[in-house]
Amino acid sequence: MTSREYILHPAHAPRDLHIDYRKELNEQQYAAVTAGDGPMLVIAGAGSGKTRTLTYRVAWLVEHGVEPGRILLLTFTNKAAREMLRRVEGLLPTDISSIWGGTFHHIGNRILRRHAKLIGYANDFTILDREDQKDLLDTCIADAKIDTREERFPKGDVLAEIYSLSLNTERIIERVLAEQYDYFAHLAEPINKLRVVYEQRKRDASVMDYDDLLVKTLELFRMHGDVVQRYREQFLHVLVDEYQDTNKIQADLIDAVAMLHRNLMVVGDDAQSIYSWRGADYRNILSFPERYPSARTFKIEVNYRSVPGVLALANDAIKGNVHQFAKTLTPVRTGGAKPWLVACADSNQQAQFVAQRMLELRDEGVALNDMAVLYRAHYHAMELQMELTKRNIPFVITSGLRFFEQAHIKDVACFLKVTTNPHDELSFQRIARLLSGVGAATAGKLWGEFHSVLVAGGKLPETNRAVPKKAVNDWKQCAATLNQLRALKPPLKAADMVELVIEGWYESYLKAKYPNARARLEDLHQLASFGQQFESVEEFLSQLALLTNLEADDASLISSSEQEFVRLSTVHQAKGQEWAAVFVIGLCDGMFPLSRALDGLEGEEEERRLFYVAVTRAKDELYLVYPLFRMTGGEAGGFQRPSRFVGELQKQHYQELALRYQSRTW
DNA sequence: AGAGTGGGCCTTTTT
DNA sequence: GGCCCACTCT
Repeated sequence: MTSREYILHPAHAPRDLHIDYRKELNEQQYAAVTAGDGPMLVIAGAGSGKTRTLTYRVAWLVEHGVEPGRILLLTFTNKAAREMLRRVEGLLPTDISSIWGGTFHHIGNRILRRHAKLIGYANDFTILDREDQKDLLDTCIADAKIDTREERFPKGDVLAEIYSLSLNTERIIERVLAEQYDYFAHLAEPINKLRVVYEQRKRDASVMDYDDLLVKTLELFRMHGDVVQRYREQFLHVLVDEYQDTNKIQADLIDAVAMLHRNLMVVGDDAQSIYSWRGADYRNILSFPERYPSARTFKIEVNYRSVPGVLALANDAIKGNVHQFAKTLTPVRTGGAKPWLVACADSNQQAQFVAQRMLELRDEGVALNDMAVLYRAHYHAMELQMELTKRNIPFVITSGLRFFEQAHIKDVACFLKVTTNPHDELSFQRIARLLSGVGAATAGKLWGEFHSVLVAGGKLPETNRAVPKKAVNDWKQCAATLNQLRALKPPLKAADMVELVIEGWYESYLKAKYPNARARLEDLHQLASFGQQFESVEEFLSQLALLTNLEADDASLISSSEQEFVRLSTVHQAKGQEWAAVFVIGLCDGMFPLSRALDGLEGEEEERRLFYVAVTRAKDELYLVYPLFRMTGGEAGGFQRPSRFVGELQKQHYQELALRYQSRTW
């Protein structure tokens, strides 16, 4: 162990520790947690206590005199950040709220709020979510007078994807098109031109999209040596979670900020890298030892989660991959059964089997909450959903249902955005389009009519010739609300503003538009109370944009019932989770691996990693289920072959059950 | 210019 | 089963 920390902070001797690290960690975890300075790569296998290692490392640093404010902890999701900080808090009596912990985007946002002026942005910029970005790009396409009929031109959402990939992987558009969108390769020139237009539009409206939060931070760092130097000095220790999912720009940001002290600990599992399709590059983790030649590598391979049978199958499943750090998970647990491989006649029988087995498991004492069904794509679970409904088995689907992305939440947020950022054309137009008889064209006209008034801080007229007849009444109330908001004296309180919007015109709009207006209104009141914890409206709005994926069970906003549910989830969304009993369904070739995902050399390896993630979610029981015949799916229907990943498994690792000829007699 | 209606299609998703 | 797109009517 080096002693550099002690030289920096001589007041702290490692004597009065609150945590008995030796006792609470296993040998491998202990080595990583208590390692000294310098770059470190921690390869943490599934279920090996990765989060534990990271949280104890943070605690260890703090206990050894590192000021919390000098620690930077980067994660991919808000959930992971919150979880980790909460756990560190529980370990120590120290106040650790000054730790810089959060997602890459959060940290970028935090830095840019301070220095945006240096790169030609106001500090009160607003953040576009994916939908806003798509809308703005659609507007750009329309304004550029591109004939989208003559020739197929990518829509806003596709363009967003292309630009995003280009930025996040630091490849030029031409290369992204060639490698991933070859059918648009001939459109490189207009796509590049449009990107410039889009950039300018964002600047004019003083808005940033998600990618900007990373790109502009890096740009700031590259252009302003004094700024980056300040953060380099500040962050004595940088820790990164899920490093296998970083993309190029994130890796660059990490490198930029960790360059001075070089106390960089990256934690991840290359075998669980499943996001390459959105720019993640697992080579970041594979090449870490070369990029940081002095880096030490720690492997954590003791698995606490699964019974040996499940683990043996998992180890076998990933063997087919060439590009990986070799590792073998060793079980702590004993006993348990071998996984089952279940052949069903078709998807209906597959659904019946899963439902039936779930009921049996419940009778055996397994809680519904401790069971999950995993699949490659949501539509693979259609029959299952019907079957569960038929049998009254309660289930929840982990899906894109996101609280803050619902229309009514975003509508109300736009009122606040326009108030704090009068340049925000997009938010203004969204409000305008809520008025009956106003579509994209009229909304643009109204912006032209009113934006100078907004920017000048004047009062919006309640009547104007540009307002169509149908919208006259709506506009009157809407403008009144906006004027009221704009007349508020600082300090602005987000909660009050939200209530004001509801009281104004929005409530009547909601009631007319949605059958479930009552529930949505309830959401809005909860949004208001959520806003109370924020000091400023800007901060509140940033959180809204960045917290899109608030999980139902940790959102205080969403009323949670005590009822138990079986969980249905894609494998992607199951990452990091565990259940006593796991069913992986649709395991036939073409569905899993999904044939569409197989183009490209690396496609199959990523699908195999996905399979590995799926099987390593199981604690006690694992069922690999596949239909032999598929009715749905057009030309992909018909007789199916079992997944190649199943075929690769040694038979000794599973027991077989064939249901095909004996329907309903298991 | 908007709103309403029927046909084809469907990977995965965080910020 | 549901969403998006294109087409048609007002």
